[in-house]
Amino acid sequence: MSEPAHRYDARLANEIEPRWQERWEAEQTFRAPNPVGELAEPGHPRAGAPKKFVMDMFPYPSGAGLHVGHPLGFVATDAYSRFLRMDGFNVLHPMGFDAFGLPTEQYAIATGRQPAEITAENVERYRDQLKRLGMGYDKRREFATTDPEFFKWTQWIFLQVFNSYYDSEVDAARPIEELIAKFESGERTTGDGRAWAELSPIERRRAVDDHRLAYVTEAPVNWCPGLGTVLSNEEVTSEGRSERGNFPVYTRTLKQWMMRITAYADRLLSDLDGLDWTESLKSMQRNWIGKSTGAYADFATYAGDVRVFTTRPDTLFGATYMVLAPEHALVDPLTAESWPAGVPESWTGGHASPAAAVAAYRAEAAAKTDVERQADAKVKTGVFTGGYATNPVNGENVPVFIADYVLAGYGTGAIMAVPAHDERDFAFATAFDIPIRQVVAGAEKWDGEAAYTDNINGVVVNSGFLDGLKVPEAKQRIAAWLVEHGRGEAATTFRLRDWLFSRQRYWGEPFPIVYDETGLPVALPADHLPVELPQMDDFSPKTYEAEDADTAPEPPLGRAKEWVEVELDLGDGPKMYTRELNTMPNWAGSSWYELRYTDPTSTAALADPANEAYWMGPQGEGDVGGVDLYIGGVEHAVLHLLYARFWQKVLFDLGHVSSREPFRRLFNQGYISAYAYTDSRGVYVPAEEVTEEDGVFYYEGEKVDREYGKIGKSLKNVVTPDGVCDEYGADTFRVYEMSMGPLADSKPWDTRAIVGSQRFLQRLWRNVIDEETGEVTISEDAPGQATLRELHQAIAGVREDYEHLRMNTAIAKLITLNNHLTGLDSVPREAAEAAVRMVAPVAPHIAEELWERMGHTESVAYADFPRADERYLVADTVTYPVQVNGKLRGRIEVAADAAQDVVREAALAEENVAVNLEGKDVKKVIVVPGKMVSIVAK
RNA sequence: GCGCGAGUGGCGGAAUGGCAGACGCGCUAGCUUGAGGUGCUAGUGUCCUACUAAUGGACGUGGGGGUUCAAGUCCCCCCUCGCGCACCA
Repeated sequence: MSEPAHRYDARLANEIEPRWQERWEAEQTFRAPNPVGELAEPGHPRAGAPKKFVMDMFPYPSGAGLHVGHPLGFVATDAYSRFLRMDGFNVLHPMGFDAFGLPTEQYAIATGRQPAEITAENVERYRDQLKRLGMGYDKRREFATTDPEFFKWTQWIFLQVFNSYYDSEVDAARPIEELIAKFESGERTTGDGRAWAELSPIERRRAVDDHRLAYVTEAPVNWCPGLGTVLSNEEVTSEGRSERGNFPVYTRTLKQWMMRITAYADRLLSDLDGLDWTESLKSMQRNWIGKSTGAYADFATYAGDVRVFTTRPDTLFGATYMVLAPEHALVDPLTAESWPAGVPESWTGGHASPAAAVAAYRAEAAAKTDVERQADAKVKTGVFTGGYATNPVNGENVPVFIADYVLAGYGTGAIMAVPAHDERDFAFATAFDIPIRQVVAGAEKWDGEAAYTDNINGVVVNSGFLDGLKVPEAKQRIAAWLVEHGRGEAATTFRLRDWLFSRQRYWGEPFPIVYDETGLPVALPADHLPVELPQMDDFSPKTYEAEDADTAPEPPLGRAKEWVEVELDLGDGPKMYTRELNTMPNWAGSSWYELRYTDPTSTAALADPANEAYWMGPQGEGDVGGVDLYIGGVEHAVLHLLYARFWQKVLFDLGHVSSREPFRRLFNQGYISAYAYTDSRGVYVPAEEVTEEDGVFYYEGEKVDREYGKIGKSLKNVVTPDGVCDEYGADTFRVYEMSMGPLADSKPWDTRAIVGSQRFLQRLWRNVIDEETGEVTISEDAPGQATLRELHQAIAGVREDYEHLRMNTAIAKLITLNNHLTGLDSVPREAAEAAVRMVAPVAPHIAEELWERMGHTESVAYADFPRADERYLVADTVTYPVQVNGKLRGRIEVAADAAQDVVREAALAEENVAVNLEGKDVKKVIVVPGKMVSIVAK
């Protein structure tokens, strides 16, 4: 049988939705006015209003398009933005595309097409998908990181970084000219102590280049032959593989571009305190930065001083041996010619000479992968070098070992070992029969079974002048002693390394750098930007067997000879230069894109300062500033967020932006997963075609097993938003995703459950429109008391829920209200209009349609969000539950303003309560006004 | 191992220390329909008592203890799961 002609179903939704999408686009409904410039609009209804900047982590448009998991955060920010706009804010809600990068390049190579072409197609596809979901973006602000007008500024920022240095005296980045001036005036000495005037021009450039925030250096880097490029530390997993592609990564010493993010380690750490981020996210950043405070101490050897870093300088008297990383520079000079007399067998590893033992151990350590090294972490290995060092504090000679539990890349690559008070040293000393000497005591006598590591309440013993001090005081004392005797100093170290910034790939931003005849880098002037990629037929990087560590990167741009060799006039007449062959990493564009949204058409600056300050500036004293709400996946907890914070701080120091932090408030949305099904062979079958019967699942009549996992092609469980829109409409999709549960939680997609959201919208529609005739059926009568109470309770709750991003409970309250309205003979206009306005953030198309049919000509997007009237929030009568000894025994209904005595008497008089009080003495009656009555009786 | 987070019906999930399970899915019954589906109405934590009735009773938020008139919520101990870090000196 046919449905009523005007029922809200998929057909009608798909008629309504595109119509409103076109109108929003034609009228630019969601344009947000800027204070100044091209996007200023003094007559706009929100011009000059308080602002909110709400954005998502922009997507990387892949060829596969969006699945239903992707838009979860997008829908949430969109609903939140629409709510704020209706509540009177000027809301900046933009979207863009992160489009440079490996996946597109790899796909281009595989298909023999140009990355630019593929990027354009993918962006187009994403744009359409997002439009179909009814996103209220300010389309004038949309961009892709691959647009020349955008990456021109990415390159410009690179130049800012290149043309500055970190002045530790003011703890900020300063223009490189200031450093040069200090060299010239002699206020600062150059590296080797010679006067500036004595240096040759090339030496001067080298001296300056050493201090730049972007610099070229020869250093151990992560080389990934399988990808044909080097990677940053952040892009390598703890298993030592590439985050993208999961290829092995090897350490090789290569000449690469780095960014001096370590100069900002302390500020990146301390500014976390001012951010409204989750604790887990902050702790991931803290972990990555990895600050430790302690001291350096120098141990004298016949091969020179060995400097160690320790967080427990108070235990210096307990150091009974030293360990160097196998790669440490002093290992060779320290290695003795022959074993000293009486060396235990375990120390020599069975080798005839220290040199043989060291060589064998090094080979063994080098052959181990990181995974093996971790798996072996509990078993300590190492060998004695035959050498000794002198403990600076007591003159004792201690043996020097090499062991792979000491890492070359952290601290100084050498440690003093205090087995009594460090678990690792304890394990090593136990395995190698090294003396263990207690120098810190607790309240109870130490049993010597495990290291005693209390570093707060412990008291120092067996340590000469430190005896009797508590650990914190002892640390200070020993640091002072080390300085006084020239044997060390207090120190802070970080785990964070500088950011490896160059990639040997094609599809990325070219560096705005050329090299002159000296081979030293020269920055291009800003008016040479953007530097665009050359058109290349073969742009594939040279990749290797994934396991082939003895290979070296070869940037594909090196083959674009005509582009590489270029004649330029950079101020001293036309000269030949060669361009930098590397490109920037994927993270470059996303490290500053939020700034560009504030003023996307600006040509004079990355954003006009007035616009940047309006949208992102600090809101009052002590505020770090930044985007008001940023939503995205937790997988960017370190990489993207660390880099973006770093660039923001550089730009802040140089006066280009007004806030210290890019994202004041950040929220990680959960993931949507879906069920997947495997047949008897363990092969995935299309999830859509699986049927269920009594908890058993079938595909083509065969029983299949259910599992739960990420949505993706490989599990054959992809559900696309387009498909859901076809079958239910975008509003239903949005309502369903928002009602699934708290935004931060991960949850399972359940296609069957979508009908609940559809039914809700259908009833809302039916409360306003006659399904048979299509006529508006609302009445002009004033709502009754009961309806007013329901309505205003809903308003109060929904408003608060939206404010706190609790879309799921907001929708539940809207459903409750709607179900109440469904029970009325006809729905009063006042209630219908309020309901429609409250639904508008989550289901904007149906809201616009109903709003218009109820007689409004202006978009509901700028209608006032309802405010609750307090009068209707207080009821005339209140139902009190009555407890006797903690158990619910009855209910009483009394006037809302009844005195406590009255409530008390009514409670005691209640029939079932009285039954339960028989034979007992009432000891106490507690009346919680408006809540409940609790009777204690014996 | 360390750190963070979470355990509530068949399922997703609600509950400023104050009526546990809002809202939705599913399920059951009825109405609509030629049937199915859609739509609508009612019911739905588990168990007990029974001629009948509910405005009756017992139990119930991973487990054990505690604070309180009152605990999913606060405190202590334990278990399970997820995430992050992991020889960082």
